[in-house]
This record gives sequence, structure tokens and C-alpha cells, in this order.
Amino acid sequence: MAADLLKDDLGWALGVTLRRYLGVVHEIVSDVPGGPRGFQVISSAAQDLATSQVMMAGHLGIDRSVLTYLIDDLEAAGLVERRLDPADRRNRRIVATEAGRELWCERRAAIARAEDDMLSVLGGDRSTFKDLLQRVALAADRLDPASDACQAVNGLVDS
Amino acid sequence: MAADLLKDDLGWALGVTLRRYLGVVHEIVSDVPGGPRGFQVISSAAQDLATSQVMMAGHLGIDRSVLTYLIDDLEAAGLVERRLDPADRRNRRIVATEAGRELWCERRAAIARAEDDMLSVLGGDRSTFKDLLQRVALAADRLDPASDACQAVNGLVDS
DNA sequence: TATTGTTATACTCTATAACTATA
DNA sequence: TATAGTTATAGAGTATAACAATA
Repeated sequence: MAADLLKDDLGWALGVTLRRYLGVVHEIVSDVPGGPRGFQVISSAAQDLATSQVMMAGHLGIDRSVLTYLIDDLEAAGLVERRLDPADRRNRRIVATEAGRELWCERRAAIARAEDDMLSVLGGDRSTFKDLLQRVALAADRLDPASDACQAVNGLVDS
Repeated sequence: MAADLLKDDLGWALGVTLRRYLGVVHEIVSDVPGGPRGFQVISSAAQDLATSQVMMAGHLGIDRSVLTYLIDDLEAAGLVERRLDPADRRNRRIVATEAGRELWCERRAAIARAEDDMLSVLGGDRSTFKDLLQRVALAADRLDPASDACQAVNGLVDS
């Protein structure tokens, strides 16, 4: 039984790694409505990454209807707020409250420590791995029809 | 709007990458019962990676009941077979049929090409990335309670 | 008594479509 | 007419628990 063969599989490796990552993060943000997904919404709001919910849903790779429920719970917990866009009153800009920003800073640090721990097997190659993965992810995101990243980087893509 | 900040996020990068990978593989194995998940079962069976269904479920990170349904469909399609283990008649060893092995070889090559395409942004760093990811995944798999990999590598872990 | 595999059930997550309000 | 957001519904995917067979 050669167990190494299946493990030499990109899909298997990505799945296991993401599963473990989500498990670790889930413990850190278990009290946050929506868990890791909800925390990503707070993270996006705290950094003002999206000017509308559809844009945020695109970035996060989830459906806009799912995002509505997540924001409902996060708003009820006082972590984010919906703000009307004066320029286009159809849009709702999601902003983190003071409590949301505090929580984001705390947990972000805890998650960073957990990440370092998870990648400790790589030793000095940790940053290399993160850099390479980010390059793959950015390229994959541009090809994702659900993402509107094309708008943000159209200067690079259209050429 | 600094879109780079969210993207400097391991969870986001893993999620986007796995989503894209699964999307690509889904097209390649869209006619296989269970899609990418079903193909992984065939892959495991063709390489004889597990001596029982629970072991296979552990490797694949899915529940044993889910695996039952997957195998049902794959067996109906003539791609795998359940074989009784004479040594322990509770166990069912899953083996790939001739058709299953053929399909596995074909699609595996197609998936490898798609992987290469997906990682083309890395250029010469492709193999470095795969190596690093595999190291992370193997370490994560050892810490996964759902995996029985501890048995396979107990010589390395117990020390 | 513990474990493998199956089955039925329930639950969670996600997608779909219809609706409103704005543009 | 098209888009943002909401809502209700349906669907897929997954987990839970009870069961029979075997150890």
C-alpha cells in the first residue's frame, strides 16, 4: 500500500490544508456569528475592501444572498453596520463598528500565530510558500467569473 | 480601496485556489458519478491506498456514510467494486475495475495538464510550490483526527 | 463490547427565483 | 431595462444515530 501516491495530489493537498486551516480558525472565531466566513466579512469591512455587498460577495467567493444572512447576524451582534451610499442608494457599504475593528485586530493576530504554527514544518520557506500561494490565488481569482477583480486590475488584464 | 490587503490572507488564498482547482477538475470529470469527490475514490481504489472504507474516508476527509453513497454510484457505473476481505469479513476493499483504471489514467493526465496550466504563473517555481504545499498538507493530515494517517507513519510520529 | 458498513433521518450550507427599491 | 439587496424556497452536501454483521 503506497500511501505516498495519493498524497502527491494537488487537490488532496489543497483540501487537507484548507480543512485544517478552517478548523484552526474556527476555534479562534467560534464566538463570531458565521464563524470563519463571518470573520472574513468583518475583515473585508474593516479594511474597506468593497463598496457594495455584491462586490464583497465576489471577493469572498460566496453568493450575495448568503452574504445578506451573514451581515444580518453580524449587524445584530454590533460588529458591522450597513451604510447607504449617497451616490447610488441601491448600494450598501458594510463598515466595521468600533467593536468589530477591535475584534478584528485581536483575532487577526491570533490567526497569524496559528498560521505560523501550521506552516512551521516549512521553517525558513514559510514566506516563500505564502508568496507562491498568493500568486496562484491572484491568478485564479482573475479567472473566477464570480469575482469582480477584473475591474480592480483591468489595467493589467486588458493589455 | 486597498484590495491587496485582504488578498494577503492565507485563508482567502487557499479558498480561492481550491475553488478554482475544483472548478477545473469538475469539468474534466463531470461525467463521473460524484464529480471530483467520486474521482478521488476511483483514484484511491486504483492505487490501492486503503484496505477498508473507513480508512479511505479518513484519507479523503469525508464521512464513512458519504463514502457509501459515492461507492454505490461508482459501482453502478461499473468503475469500482466492493471485495470482501477474507481476513476480516467486516471490511470491504474497494478496487477499480478495468474501466475504472482506464478512466483514471485518462483523466489523471488531463488533470495534470490543467494543474500545470493553473500553476503556470509560477513559472519555474511550480515544483517548489507543489513540494512546499505537500509538506504542509502532510503535516496537517497528521494532526487531523479524522485521518488515520497516524497508523501509516506512526514510526515517525511516536518518537 | 468494539468495529465495519449500511440506512434513514436531520441538519447545514448554498443556490435559485421572485420581489422591492433604486438607477 | 438593468442592478443592489432582500426574502422564501428548494436543493445539494454533510453529519447523526440506529441497525445488522462480524470480530
